[in-house]
Amino acid sequence: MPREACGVLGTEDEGRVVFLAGWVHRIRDLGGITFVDLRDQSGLVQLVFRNIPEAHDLSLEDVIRIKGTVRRRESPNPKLPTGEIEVWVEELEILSKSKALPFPVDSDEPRANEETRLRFRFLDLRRERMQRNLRLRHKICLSIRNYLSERGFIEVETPYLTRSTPEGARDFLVPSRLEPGKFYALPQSPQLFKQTLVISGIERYFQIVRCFRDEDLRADRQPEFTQLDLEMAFLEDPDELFTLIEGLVAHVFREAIEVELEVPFPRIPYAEAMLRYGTDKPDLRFGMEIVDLSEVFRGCGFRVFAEAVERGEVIRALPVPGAAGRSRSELKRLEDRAKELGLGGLVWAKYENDAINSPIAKFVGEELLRRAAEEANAEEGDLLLLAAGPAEKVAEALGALRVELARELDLIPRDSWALAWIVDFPLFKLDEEGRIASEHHPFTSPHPEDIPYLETDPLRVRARSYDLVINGVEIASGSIRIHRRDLQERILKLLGLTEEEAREKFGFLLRALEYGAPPHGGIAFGLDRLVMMLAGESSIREVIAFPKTATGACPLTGAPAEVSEEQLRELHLKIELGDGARP
RNA sequence: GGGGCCGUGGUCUAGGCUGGACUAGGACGCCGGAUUGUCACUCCGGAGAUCGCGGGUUCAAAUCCCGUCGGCCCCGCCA
Repeated sequence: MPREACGVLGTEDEGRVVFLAGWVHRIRDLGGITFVDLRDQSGLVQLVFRNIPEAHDLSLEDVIRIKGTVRRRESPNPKLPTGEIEVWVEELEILSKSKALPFPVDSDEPRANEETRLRFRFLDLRRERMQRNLRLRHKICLSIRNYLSERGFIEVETPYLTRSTPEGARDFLVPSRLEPGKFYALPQSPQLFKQTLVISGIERYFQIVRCFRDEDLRADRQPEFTQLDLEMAFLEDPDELFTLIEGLVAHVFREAIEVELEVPFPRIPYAEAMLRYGTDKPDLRFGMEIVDLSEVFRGCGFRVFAEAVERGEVIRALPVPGAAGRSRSELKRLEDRAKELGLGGLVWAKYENDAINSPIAKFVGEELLRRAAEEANAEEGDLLLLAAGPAEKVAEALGALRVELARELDLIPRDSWALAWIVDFPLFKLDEEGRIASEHHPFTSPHPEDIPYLETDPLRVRARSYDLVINGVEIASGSIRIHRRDLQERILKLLGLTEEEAREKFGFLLRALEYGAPPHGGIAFGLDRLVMMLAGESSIREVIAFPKTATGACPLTGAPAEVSEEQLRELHLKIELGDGARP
């Protein structure tokens, strides 16, 4: 007789003889009668043992198989889906014993530190919450595949052993045995391959694909992570993609967590996001919008502000609702935090009891502060935080304060979703050495109107790129690509690559662009982050079956590990440990 | 590369600031016993840690100092 799922048994099965198998989830041994909650993938059911002495020998997490009869319960358990019934066991077979557990697996909250959980990941994953997360991940992937497949997209795999490309993150390298001294690199993303596929006539490509970046880890960053990668031919207007992706995301939210999203999502130009929220990934679940008050304070009696405006710097204000009652020491703490964030200082103004209280009131007058409040939409009972300095620095610092204070004041509504497109990113930025670098990547198409400024004023050139932001988290990023070789070469030259370098690194793409490349564009989602958010988790490690620790190690397998001399010899490698490096 | 928090029986944790009755306490788990309607079963008894590791200060270190290893969070980094 085949075994059946235990978690779906109900009163309709009353009287049936069933064969069940699974793990011993809980044991309640009352002497003459023993209750065991049996767990399999489908859920739990209560087993009843009478006159079966072996039942007293069961341990948590033993794997057993039973034959029994479904009976209606004398006292049902409303907490269990199968709580109306129980199974009276007639035959018990212990398939596999379990040692005493390092931590309980019947708890939703992890009862061990993360390293222990990862070392015993096979047990940690038995916990219902982790099973739920992995199931949710599967559901999301399935709904993505169904949605895209129905719209003519096909999933194509691209190589993991590929060539190293300049720029971007550090590559993971794989030594070549057949070509001594040469290396493959694991892809940071399938960017060039997907563009090549579209040029190859795969007009609608997608892939749920692993990507590798050898950078330091974070709660939302792993060295290997998964992208939903997507590319379409004849995409010239980002709006076409936005509509498709809005449909996709709404579909995923509906299928995975039964949430109806409003479409279309707002579209916010990068410059506006930086001004109003101090970041290119604004959390729109709450207000507290930053306002530029440079003109209000131009020539005012507070010299620090007046001089900053003269220098071309900015004065900006962050309204903090209901925070006028803050104590001096709390305000001091805010100022210290502002300095940590790179500001010279922080000026506050309290709007309380129809009066204005601020250390700069005597310099600028109440009238000016009243105007500031009006512009910043600060009301009775609010606090206004004012900062002066270079636009970028002020934006970034106030943006950080905005999020921190909103959290602190509990202004972020729970179970709410705020999605938005950020558009019109600059094409270039300056790197640490002051050189021109891509903001997105070198294959991003410049905004057609701005192409004339490529050489003359590159930092002013807007890109046809876009990010999708959910609740203040960057969840997807993409662009319309360059599909003409001359423009692509121009951009690579601007980035400081010689023609020779360009041909060596990106030759295959440049060549492909010469043989009838359609206009195209696409987007890539951080799938782990998306699943994390939908699962309500705060680390992507909770939605990855076998993640790595902050040092890139895997406590389960012990990776990374040393290899044998023989392996090194075959790969023509010699290990030389420099200062500070340990074997 | 830098900053912060943490490391105590199998697991989670109290104690640490202010060193001495800490002979390191509790909970869960484990072992033995009792228990025929429990569902986080209950009750009785028991075993189990030289406090991550190394060094230092001190009459005395889980506690203070230095180093080191490991974990977590953040900055840098992540086209």
